[in-house]
Amino acid sequence: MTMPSPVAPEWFAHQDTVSMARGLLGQLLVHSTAEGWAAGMIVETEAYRGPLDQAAHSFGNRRTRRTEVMFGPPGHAYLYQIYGLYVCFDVVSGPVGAPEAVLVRAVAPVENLPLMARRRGVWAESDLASGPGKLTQALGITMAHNGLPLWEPPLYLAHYRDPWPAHAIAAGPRRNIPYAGEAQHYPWRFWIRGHAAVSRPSGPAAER
DNA sequence: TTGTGGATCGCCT
DNA sequence: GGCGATCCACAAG
Repeated sequence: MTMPSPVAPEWFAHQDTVSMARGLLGQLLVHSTAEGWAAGMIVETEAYRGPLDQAAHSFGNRRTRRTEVMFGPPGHAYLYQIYGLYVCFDVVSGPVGAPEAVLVRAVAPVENLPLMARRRGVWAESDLASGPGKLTQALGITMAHNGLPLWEPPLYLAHYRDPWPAHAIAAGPRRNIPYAGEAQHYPWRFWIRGHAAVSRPSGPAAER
């Protein structure tokens, strides 16, 4: 497989955050480094809607060094570190001034599985990138990528397959946001129904 | 300047 | 299912 072409910059601008969260399912996330290029198909996302969303880092338009890129134009990478150990990857959405983003929670390995396995230190395909901290590690994405545009190398999105039929996409509450009040119940987590690469937290009734 | 806690993961029982 | 790792961003003062 040769490296796929990136999406056009306009793709990010013509949809709201929830639409983008759905639209990212089935797209390829590609990262090229000196070690080679690797890619995964996005199978799970979560929408975070800034000002009105208590779960979002930018809730109430909170503008800090960390949230700054979310206030900029859509289609850029928002990266943050969590628990001092892991990095999470978001796609900035919404127009300039609207601090919204989509968290990519899981990808299915598509290209260069050996490289992904080496970075992760595990070899089971279903464990390579089935979580937000796992996929950044598998693809070699770091805090240094914060703010980069996602329509050109080294880190970009590419169309991979046609949009999924509605019945193939499931929606439900987002993971691990107990502090978010009412917002913890909003059905803004989306995933490809039954896909093996969707994250599997240990909680009860972990729906996949 | 300091204290607090997190959009997670993997190992332990 | 429970818990520790590990550190940066944030807010308080």
